[in-house]
Amino acid sequence: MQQVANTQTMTDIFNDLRRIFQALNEQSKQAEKMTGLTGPQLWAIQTIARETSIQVSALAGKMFLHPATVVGILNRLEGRGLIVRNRTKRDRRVVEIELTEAGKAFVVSSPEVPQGKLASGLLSLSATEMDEVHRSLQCLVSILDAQDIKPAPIKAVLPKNNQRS
Amino acid sequence: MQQVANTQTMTDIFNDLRRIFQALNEQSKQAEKMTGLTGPQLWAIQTIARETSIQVSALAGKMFLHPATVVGILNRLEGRGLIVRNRTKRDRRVVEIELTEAGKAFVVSSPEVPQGKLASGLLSLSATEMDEVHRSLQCLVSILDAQDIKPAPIKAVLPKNNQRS
DNA sequence: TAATATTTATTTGTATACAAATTATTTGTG
DNA sequence: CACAAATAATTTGTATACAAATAAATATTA
Repeated sequence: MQQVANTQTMTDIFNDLRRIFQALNEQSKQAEKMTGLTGPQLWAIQTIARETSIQVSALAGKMFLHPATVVGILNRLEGRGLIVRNRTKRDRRVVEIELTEAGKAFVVSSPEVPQGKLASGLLSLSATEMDEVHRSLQCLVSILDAQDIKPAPIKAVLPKNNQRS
Repeated sequence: MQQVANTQTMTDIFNDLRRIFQALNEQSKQAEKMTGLTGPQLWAIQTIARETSIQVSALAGKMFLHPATVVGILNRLEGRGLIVRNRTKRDRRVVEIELTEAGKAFVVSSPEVPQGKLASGLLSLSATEMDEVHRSLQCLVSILDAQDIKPAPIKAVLPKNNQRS
């Protein structure tokens, strides 16, 4: 009984997370319509803005993203003239990223970027409710940060991909 | 003061959500290593398995995904011979999706798919803790489901994309 | 010093994910 | 019946996101 109840709640939790994920994705699209930049792009220039200068791997770290992902985002921001890349003389492997004047102006003109529905919804909660949400998410984060469990590989029989006609 | 505290908690919440999404994404990769299918692909065949037969738009609905996204996932599953598509005679616009024998065997051979770290972590929580998590996520979902707020467009000045060299 | 290993960023390839446009079909209206 | 509107799936184009391979530079070790 207990087991069944827990399993059901767990399924609900998975679905909740999916819904939240979809919704945040939508917000990114909405942000794009309003500002011309996607959520991750805005997040990136705001993170850069707080540092005056930062290297790619450090930026990836602050954004919890893979460097390869950040490179793509930087390409688009550079294409729009909002950032510049400079290889340092000290160590020619590292690339320092800086905002251009246009980039700085952009950050100022969309201050903190209204994160949309979620932000305003959260701010309307009482401090108690907000803390409960925070605590619950922290709980999930700590579960996910926990040591790898490495369940035994199941590896069902699976035909190779034949391509579609 | 209150405002500052709330804003800080809100930032924390955003970061928590990002961490959770990254971690779930990783789990999808891990699931792929174990079963040969990605998280969304597993999710899809399991959803199909519960219905014996389902059309594309209905599947998209159940998965909270855009039909275009589901088409891509179905192409890959079809390429592996796990599903088949059939246009119905009744209405030749609709496509019915079914599992092949291989697909059914696959679903059975990885029953419910161990969702990994998050699942086992959640199951180790007390019922009370788990309910708190559930309630909090529901709170976020209902915020995000709420009527569109449509904040005034900010539309900062933004140069066109010049392409990268 | 020469060979090896490591580090930093980028490229390549694959898989989501969505909007907008398209195709084929069906339904509704004049 | 014919033409318009609506519907279902797909295609096209763009943007994440990551792993694995690569390139270039630096550090380490023999």
